[in-house]
Amino acid sequence: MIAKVVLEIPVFREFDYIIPEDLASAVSPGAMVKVPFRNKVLRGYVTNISHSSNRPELKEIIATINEKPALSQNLIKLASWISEYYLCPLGMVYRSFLPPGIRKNIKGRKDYKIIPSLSLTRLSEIASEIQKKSPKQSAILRFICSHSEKKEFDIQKLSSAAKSSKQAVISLVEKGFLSMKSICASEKDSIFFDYPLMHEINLTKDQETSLKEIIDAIKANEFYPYLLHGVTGSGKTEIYIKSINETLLRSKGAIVLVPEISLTPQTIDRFRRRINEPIAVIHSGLSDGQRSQQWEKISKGLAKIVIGARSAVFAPVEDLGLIIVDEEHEKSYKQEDSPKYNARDVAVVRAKFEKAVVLLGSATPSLESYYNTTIGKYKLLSLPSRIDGKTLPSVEVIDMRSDRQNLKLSCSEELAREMDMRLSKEEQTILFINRRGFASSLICPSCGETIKCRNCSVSMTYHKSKKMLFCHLCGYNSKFLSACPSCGNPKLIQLGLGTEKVEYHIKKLFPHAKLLRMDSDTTSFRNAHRKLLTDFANKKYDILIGTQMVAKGLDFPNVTLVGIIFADLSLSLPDFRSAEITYQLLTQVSGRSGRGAVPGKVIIQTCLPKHYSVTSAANHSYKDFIDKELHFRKELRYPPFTHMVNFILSGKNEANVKSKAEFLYETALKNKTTGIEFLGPAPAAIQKTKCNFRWQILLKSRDIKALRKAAKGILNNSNLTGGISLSVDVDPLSLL
DNA sequence: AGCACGCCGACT
DNA sequence: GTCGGCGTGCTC
Repeated sequence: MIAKVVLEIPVFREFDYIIPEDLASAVSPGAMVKVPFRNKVLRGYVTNISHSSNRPELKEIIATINEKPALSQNLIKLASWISEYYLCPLGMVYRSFLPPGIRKNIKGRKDYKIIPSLSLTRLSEIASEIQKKSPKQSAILRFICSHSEKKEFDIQKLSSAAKSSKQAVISLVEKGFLSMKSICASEKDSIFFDYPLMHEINLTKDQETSLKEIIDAIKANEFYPYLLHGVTGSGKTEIYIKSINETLLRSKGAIVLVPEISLTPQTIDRFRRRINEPIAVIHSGLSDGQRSQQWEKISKGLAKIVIGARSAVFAPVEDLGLIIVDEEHEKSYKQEDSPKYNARDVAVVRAKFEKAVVLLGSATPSLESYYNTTIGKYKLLSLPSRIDGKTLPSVEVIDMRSDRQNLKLSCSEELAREMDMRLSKEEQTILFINRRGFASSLICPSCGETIKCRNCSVSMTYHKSKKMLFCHLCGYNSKFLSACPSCGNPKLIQLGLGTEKVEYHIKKLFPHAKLLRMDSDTTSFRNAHRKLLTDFANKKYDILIGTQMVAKGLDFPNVTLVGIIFADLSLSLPDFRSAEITYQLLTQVSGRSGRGAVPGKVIIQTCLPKHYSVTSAANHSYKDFIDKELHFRKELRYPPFTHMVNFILSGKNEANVKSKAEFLYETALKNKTTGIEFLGPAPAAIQKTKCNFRWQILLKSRDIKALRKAAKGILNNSNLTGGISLSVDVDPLSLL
């Protein structure tokens, strides 16, 4: 018999291998196999079994990697869908399904590790191994093993055993072997473990209505897609938790996707305290080994609940009943490298295959998701007000054109006055500026030259704290220049502001205030993120100045003022989504204000005070924003009314890149299909990154199938030579 | 992707 | 005379 196998190489083809007799029973579609390829051993995935092959000489499969097929029927279907939809070779899609540690081991080596098996037998072995180091922990492991086999947990026994070894238990919980809630028989127990249990909460009417709808859907065992639009502080998480518990009641599993940035210990704790089942958590802080361990636990059915970023959408959860995508509008759900999937959209497709409920949640839903509710693809659920009778913050828009002096000081009179008031009342302020560094470019007043990166086509940002210039694209840096390198003029003008400059201005304005700056420059040391936020929560600082990382998900009850230093930064991006991005950012940052007892205030500083993304964020009116933006997208034939495929050609030789782009465009035009717009070929918005010149071709159409067909045509003709690479992005989130 | 094969420039 | 540059093409 012959197996059709896809390999982890960027080639849209299957390869045929003979199935040796002793593997006949183990090799079936979805099986992971070791195969000889050239003079190497590669990992491959069986797609089909056949009686014959067109090729006379075939090699044999060496071995299977897991005895049982590693992937369920639904995940096999999902892989094929991703390959087809995102125009990415199937083998590469399967590769991205694996946890990173395992993904790596096969590359460049003759041999590689097989997924470590974490059976109960193995757990008992581990228990023996750690006997010397931690007898208590080992005892607990044995205890768990004996009870897992019987599929029962004696809460009383487990609780008393656990008390004797607090440390051991916490570590077992953190590794996801048991749930904290299940061992905490009483509130006393939970305090002993530093895991105060949370009481069940009195839902609002809106929450009740939404939850009832979701629970009915879960009971139906059918595919139901929902968009949960809930304003900041409206209790979306509560709905998530109750939905998960409902799913568990029906002994089904759930996946919760969250943006990496909000995958904080606080978020995870909140779920751990309320869910009576082990939870597998997958985040970038885990080592490769730990990730594999989590993965294995899921596939063995030891954890039915998974919380993780993007790639957790592929978690091998069996009997999946629910997928939650929190902050569904977040662009971090889109993978930057191939396969360039959007985990939010993959979640919906997976839910369809699994006959599960998918719940997309956001305070600022993406245009795509909202549009899908208007055409009946998703059902809309709304939470229009905050819980506990709290109000949304009042928002004041300051026209920065009226007083040019203000912008130079980062801070308008109104903002300064409000900050002063907060300082005297010992309430806290968050200032948001979406750029790091001191000045975003240096320009010569005499010859007009700007200092640019030598590898990229962008200007260098001045970082005063390091007295250096940095390229924010490739990281290239050089010493600060005071004189113009091209004409020698002794003084360069500093343009634009970032977090460092705001910090500098605020320090001058309030010399006694305790300032905390948070951007990727101040959070590079280990656990920096966590430490700084904890310090701010404990009121060690009065004012937090930061980039996007302070904009989302944070919950500080003592913050009563949020200042947005310059809202125009994201509006001026040369991208059709700039209004959407701005609206989302303004709304999310504003949502950090007034989450405690004292009502909050927000000040938005802008030179475009009448722009609809500013006014609708200020009025808390999603409807105003969405109506205007949908109208604009429709007029200009942009998503969600069309689909796009973006091709980027790049290479060191600019002329080669250009001529290849032109060649591909011409051949695409020859095979022209009606209803497809071809834009370009043109230099990409960022013409050069890391010494690579970039040209782009953009395809737009209402008809996604015709569009993919045309895109495939380009790919088949691409025949890349001469150090040129081609990237294909289906449904791009950014055209830069 | 990676790795071999192949055809042209500066070296023991 | 050969070592090695990376352009081109193939892998069951």
